[in-house]
Amino acid sequence: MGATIRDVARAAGVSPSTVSRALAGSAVVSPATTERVRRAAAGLGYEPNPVARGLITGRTGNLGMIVPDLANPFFPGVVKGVQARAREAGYAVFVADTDEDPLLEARLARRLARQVDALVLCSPRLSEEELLALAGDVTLVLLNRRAGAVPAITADNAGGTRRAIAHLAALGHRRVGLAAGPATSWSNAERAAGLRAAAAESGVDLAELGGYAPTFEGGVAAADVVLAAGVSAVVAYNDVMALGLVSRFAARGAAVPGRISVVGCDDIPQAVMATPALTTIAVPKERIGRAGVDLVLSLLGHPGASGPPVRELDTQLLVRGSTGPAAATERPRKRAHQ
Amino acid sequence: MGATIRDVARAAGVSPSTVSRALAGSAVVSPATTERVRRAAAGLGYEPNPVARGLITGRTGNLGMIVPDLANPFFPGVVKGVQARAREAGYAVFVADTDEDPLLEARLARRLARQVDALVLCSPRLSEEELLALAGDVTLVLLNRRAGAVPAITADNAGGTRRAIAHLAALGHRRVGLAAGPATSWSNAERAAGLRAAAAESGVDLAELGGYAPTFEGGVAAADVVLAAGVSAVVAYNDVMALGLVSRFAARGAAVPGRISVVGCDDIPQAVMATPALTTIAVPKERIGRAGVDLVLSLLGHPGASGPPVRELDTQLLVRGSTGPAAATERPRKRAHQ
DNA sequence: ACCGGGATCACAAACGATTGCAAGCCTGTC
DNA sequence: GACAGGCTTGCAATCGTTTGTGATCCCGGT
Repeated sequence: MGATIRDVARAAGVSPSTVSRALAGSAVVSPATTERVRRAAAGLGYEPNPVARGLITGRTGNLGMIVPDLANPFFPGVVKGVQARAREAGYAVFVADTDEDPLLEARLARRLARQVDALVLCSPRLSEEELLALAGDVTLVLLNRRAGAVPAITADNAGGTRRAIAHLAALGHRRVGLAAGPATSWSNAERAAGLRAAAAESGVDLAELGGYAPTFEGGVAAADVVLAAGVSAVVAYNDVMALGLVSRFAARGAAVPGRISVVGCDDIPQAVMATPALTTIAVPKERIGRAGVDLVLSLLGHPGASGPPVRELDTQLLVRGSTGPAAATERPRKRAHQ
Repeated sequence: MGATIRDVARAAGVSPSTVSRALAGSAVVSPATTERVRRAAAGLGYEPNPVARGLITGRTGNLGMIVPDLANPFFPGVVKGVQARAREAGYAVFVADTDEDPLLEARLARRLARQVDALVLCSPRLSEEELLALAGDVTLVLLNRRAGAVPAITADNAGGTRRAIAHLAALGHRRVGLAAGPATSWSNAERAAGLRAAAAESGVDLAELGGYAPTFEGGVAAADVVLAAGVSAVVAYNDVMALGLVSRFAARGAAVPGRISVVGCDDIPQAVMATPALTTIAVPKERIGRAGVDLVLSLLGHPGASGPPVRELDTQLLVRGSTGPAAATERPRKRAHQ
């Protein structure tokens, strides 16, 4: 189909090697020849075949990215950050979705590994051992996950949850629930731990409920359990679940934030669109993506790109309409343990 | 890093070509040798390098998919359909997002073209000429778009809009607005045309407003213009815009559906989560994706896969809470033209 | 004993690019 | 006028795999 380097060479009256050098901008080829080659290449619409080039150079110029679920609005945010930064650096990004399936994640990772220069795994559901094994075979960067010494970008979940608890405590909440996400999620464990620590510090009673699917339906499913747990506020594993909680609360006639306050996590676009707007622990999605690519670049030995192998980005508590003062009549009915 | 075919050949005491044939299951190599090669390959953890193989066979075993905006909840639905069907057929899918930029779309398409066996373009923003040119260079399937004889899967926009208008007319609406999407969008043109035709048939007055960005903000921006257009109902280019409309209507004190009815398009997950739940023209997102891959497979000459080069899938009107009877006091104030 | 022929396998040429090395030309200086 | 040396350019090997073609071996038939 497309023109090959030989066609260009013939058209320009030079050898293929000269074409290669001219197009690569090598200084050893004369300006006149370079121009002639450029013109010939443009005339034929020639573009170097990336797979042929990749075969000899060992680099493909593209990055692989794997996410658990593109339908979860959190991930497109990260993807966009990755794509934007990668584009700036001349890399193309191949995204794959695993439907939250660890097995599929492993297969996709191995499949992608040979076709990309590096792999960016966002919130991987894989076990730590598998992650470490994978890191041995391919340049790997983790997003929202730590595993041994594998380069990673994470968000300050501990700080975020601490601020959320402080916010709720200041509003008079003495007992708050946690609608936890999937057990295989590292972020979930992090957030739960942060919440536990912060609650203990602030003298707040924490009821851990879960783990639910990190979806709207998961939030809906959690809502009734939350209402029965005798809490005046609930922190959801993520915004999508929080939205599910709010929806079910409305159906049950439990006013938000009158009867119960809701705090989400991530700050997805829908959080501010909802009514009431969702108070949430904002995670810098795009920045995580960009930082991940920066890390990849430094790992790949790019000039001008370097930094620590693991970075933690700040989170932010965005106080919006879904949190308010604890109802005066509210008092714990029973203690829930897990 | 990984073992090459030569390593396996040496280990098995045969030539590389025999290894290739043995692993491919060719009948010309003896069962004994095949077994020996198999064992050697397994021992070395050998896996054929896909890029080297791709160089000579011309097939890579992966599909490229390009979407305008992954953050628009419509697209992940289609992506999931594509990935699911592709996976069944043994193909991997590389997804790229163009941020609604036609220029970027063209560049990404050309970049991907050489690394995949076929390209699936979802709602491409490219001009028809560029699309046709691209179709000449690579196996191409269009989703939500027609361009000449390029194989394509679309939804029955005309039928959907007709049902929407019939629904609104039955509710007593005599004048409805259209909050149009981007002018570069083929679906937008299709839906506008369908709406025009259906409105004319039903004796409904149509006010075409637009084109807005197909985003929540676009819907918000359209809302005030819609309210000023003297309509009792509005059909939005898509659900995301419809959500923006509803949000701004609420802020302006215009009750939905009391003062104004809203119809969306696509049936994204958020449509049913919103309050009121969104009446919408449901587009079968996953099915479009799957059908697109089926088309690719038949184009690639896969056995057992074939069908017409263009297919139109059914749409469905989902009546939910955002549409209701026209207010009795409502009457046109002025006619808007475009 | 010789030969035809099927069954196996090895050799080598691709695929399209990059890159070390050698060869060519030109110019300047002795 | 010859030679040294710098600047350009071409040759050929290479990346890891597939695949057409030819070589080898062995067996049975005549």
